[in-house]
Amino acid sequence: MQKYNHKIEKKWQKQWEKDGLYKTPDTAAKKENYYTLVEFPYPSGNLHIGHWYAFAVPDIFARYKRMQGHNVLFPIGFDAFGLPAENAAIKNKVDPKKWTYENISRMTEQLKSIGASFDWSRQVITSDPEYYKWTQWLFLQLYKKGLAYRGKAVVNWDPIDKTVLANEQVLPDGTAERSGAVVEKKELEQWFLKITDYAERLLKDLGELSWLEEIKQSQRAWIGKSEGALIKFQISSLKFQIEVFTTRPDTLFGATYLVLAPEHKIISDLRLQISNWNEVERYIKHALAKKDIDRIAEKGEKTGVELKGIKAINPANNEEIPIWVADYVLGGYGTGAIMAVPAHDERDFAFAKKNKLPVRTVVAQKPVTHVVAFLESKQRPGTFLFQQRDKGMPTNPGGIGLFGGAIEVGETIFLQSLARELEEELELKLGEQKIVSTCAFEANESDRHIWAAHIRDIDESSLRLHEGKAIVPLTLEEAIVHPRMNPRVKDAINAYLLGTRLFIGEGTMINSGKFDGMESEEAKEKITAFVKGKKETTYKLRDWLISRQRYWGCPIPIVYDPNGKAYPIPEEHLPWTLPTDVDFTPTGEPPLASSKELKKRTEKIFGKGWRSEYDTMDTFIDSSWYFLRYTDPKNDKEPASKKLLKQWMPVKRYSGGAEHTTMHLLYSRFFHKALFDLGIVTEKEPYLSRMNRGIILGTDGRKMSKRWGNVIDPDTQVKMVGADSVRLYLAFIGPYNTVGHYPWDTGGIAGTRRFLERVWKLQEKIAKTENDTLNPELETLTHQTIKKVGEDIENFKFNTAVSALMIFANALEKEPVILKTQYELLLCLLAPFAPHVTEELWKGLLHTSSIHTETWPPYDEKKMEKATMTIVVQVDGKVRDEFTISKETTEEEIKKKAQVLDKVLRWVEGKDIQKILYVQGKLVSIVTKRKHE
RNA sequence: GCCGCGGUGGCGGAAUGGCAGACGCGUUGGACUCAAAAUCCAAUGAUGGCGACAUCGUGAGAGUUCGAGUCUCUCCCGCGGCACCA
Repeated sequence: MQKYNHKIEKKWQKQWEKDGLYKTPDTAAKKENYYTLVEFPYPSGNLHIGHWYAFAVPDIFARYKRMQGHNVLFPIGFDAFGLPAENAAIKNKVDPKKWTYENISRMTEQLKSIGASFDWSRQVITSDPEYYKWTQWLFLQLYKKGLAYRGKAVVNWDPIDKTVLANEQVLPDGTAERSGAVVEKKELEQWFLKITDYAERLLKDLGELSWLEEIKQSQRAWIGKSEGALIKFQISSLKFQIEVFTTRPDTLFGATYLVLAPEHKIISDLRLQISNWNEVERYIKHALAKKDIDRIAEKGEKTGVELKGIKAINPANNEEIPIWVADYVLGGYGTGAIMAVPAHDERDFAFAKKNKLPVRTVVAQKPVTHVVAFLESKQRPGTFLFQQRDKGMPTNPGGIGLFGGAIEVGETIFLQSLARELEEELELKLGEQKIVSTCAFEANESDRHIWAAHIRDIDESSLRLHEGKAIVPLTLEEAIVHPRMNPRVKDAINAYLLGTRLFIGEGTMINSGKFDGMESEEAKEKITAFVKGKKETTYKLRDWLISRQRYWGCPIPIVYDPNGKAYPIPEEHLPWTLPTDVDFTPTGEPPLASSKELKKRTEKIFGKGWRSEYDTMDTFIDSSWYFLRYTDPKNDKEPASKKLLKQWMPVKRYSGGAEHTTMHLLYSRFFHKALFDLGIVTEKEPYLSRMNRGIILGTDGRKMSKRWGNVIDPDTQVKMVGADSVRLYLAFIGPYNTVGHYPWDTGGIAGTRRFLERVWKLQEKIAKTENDTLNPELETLTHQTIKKVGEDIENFKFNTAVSALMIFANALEKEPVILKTQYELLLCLLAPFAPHVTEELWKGLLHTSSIHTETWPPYDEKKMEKATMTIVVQVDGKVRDEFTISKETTEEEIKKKAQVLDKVLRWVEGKDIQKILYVQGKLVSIVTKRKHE
């Protein structure tokens, strides 16, 4: 037998390509179509190990689905437009197109070495005119539907390079990456897509998707729906009104001041009435000059200035309240003005505290009152017990500790009197026991364990221990200065003592006139109506700015007449090609403006004085529909035919990086929904399920980077151990369905190589004669393995699938002889992971067809089970022994048997058995009566 | 500051509330060898014990439970995201 040599991989890759093994037909007889997608790569130049992780591991899933009898679409392409090509063009004076397509051809070669089952004939490259023609066409459909519009937007402007910068090109200190200039803001007229029109549907339809909850959560947060009310505040003695948006109209009676964003237009209108105008103007100037960076740096420091000389009137109680301007209120959200309710909003609270503004509580928390009494122990004088009352605290079975009974108190009850009540009650119940001290505090329900938690390791002089519990007599005043007291309890006590505090939740209305006693949820609507406010829903989501002042992107198919009016370019002129005669030297104009060809072309078609749009599209548009094109990549009549879309869409499983959780996924969902409304696609949602993968780190546990010199080059690895070993290693490194960070381990990859060598050697053990006897234990394991490997692949838990294969192979190794069918089964299960070596071995067994056309072996649930079961015996929760017994044994017999085991007898001796629990087929738990104390 | 995720041996990780550490790496010992590599066999959470065995052990502290890595609460630490979103 020859030794395993991974040089066979090239041979099989060529053979598969020759046979068209992975060509995906639009339909296949008796096979259901199944579409699984991986985010397509940007052609950065070199395939790195992250690409392998992204493509080779989902390939296992695609191959598995194929063996299960599906007609699997597992396509690949390139997201080829983008900034790096343009940067290379500026830096090295190369043509972005040349740079991009050379990278594509190099990466294609490298991608083929993965041994992935891509159908290359369906490849999609977004910078091909055949592709971007349809990107433009789709844009025009959205435009005609009124979903694209022109508006003003601010960009990062580099005054030295005279160019627009991406956020990525702006360093954290606010200077430009390349030129070092201080980045400025510049307002430009740009194109937007109305994603906000779809906010509600994007939110609602998440419910139907089987995505991980955390991914859905991120999308929800990004959409950021909030329901509230618009309420108008009159400015006293003037005709002006300030409208605010609030999600808590129920707290209106607690609004003790208004805050305007520095951008708010009304401020300059009120200039003459503001007595400290100079100060205000200075503040606004300073605030508006602030960059995002400064705002982040000023974490928690909330600055602001009062507008002196004017007051607003709270429409709920007609109180005059001050008006402030502060940059913690944003101009671009809501109405740019808020009513500040410091008692019920964290930011308002912090601001009010700093500026000594009044705080008025209008929503009362349903308090849980803790009342603690300290008693001297009867049995052991000198030690203390504490009695505590609060909600839901059960009676302590261990004696005198805690006793239960919920006390719900309204905000008017005096805690001290409650404490006295408890004292009296305790005296009745406990007779002679002396109460040493009592204290009470309010806290919310979740604080109820703090008391017990915080007192464990206090200075011994201040406590005594009793039955493992420590007791600290504290008055409220002592409690708030106690070093070990939980800060939240401290706050609660503090707030109680001061009579003011912050409370964010829902509760009962107080200090709110006729609304007192109402639930805050109900009061939201009632108070809004009372002050004639308007119910309003807002979203954080903003419209999608798609204009880019760059060259290497899809041209926006728009022309302007001599008056600057915009017109869509008629379909027959698509693709509206990217000109090649452009100057990349920054001039302050977008690169396309420098093209003579584009100018000529535009004027020839539309007339003198007409000009083309010079901006190109955000590449997120290219990637918002590429998956549709895979279904029908050669179509020159439409983006993709509805027939083929119907056959393939929606994508059943989409895997990609966590960095695309919000933007890409949300944008493409929006795009797809808009196309659905236009009747271009057939499904409401593009992706049924989504998995985010983790990241491969360097051997030192840091992110791979040239800077650290810890970059693992996949080509070198493949040369050393072969693609199969690399694939298997990446599958084995950790679960693929969570965002983990996995350091590369050179020993680990040697391990997977070793495993494949052992599988290779196993062929020597195949029985030469037709001898059908099989170790029965091996049969059980066989069926377990088939089940386990299949289910794990289905759930993207490739690591445990590999582990199961190793266990199976280890078991085969222990046998002196194995059946050919056994070995073939192992090869089939391993085939999706290591396609080359399994094919070599399969063909070595004289099969004529490829192993990759085999069907996934079935398993028999009955054959998975053993005839016996192992029962673990616990005594008081600790495992003491185990025994193996026939499956037929009754519960009665098992319990009996468990009690007479030697080791069990040893632990039960001298104790009374209180009860015996039996968990079917697993364990017996014997609970003894605890010694009475 | 807010939101999300996580914390298990020397390392990557495994574990429907039921024997914590599967599988792999590493390490140690042994076999083979003149020797080394490769390969094979064995051991490998910590502590105590010659040993059978015992105790402790999943970031910390509490709670629920016959039983908690897993469920609840508080705290600490790490990672990721962010638009101070009213």
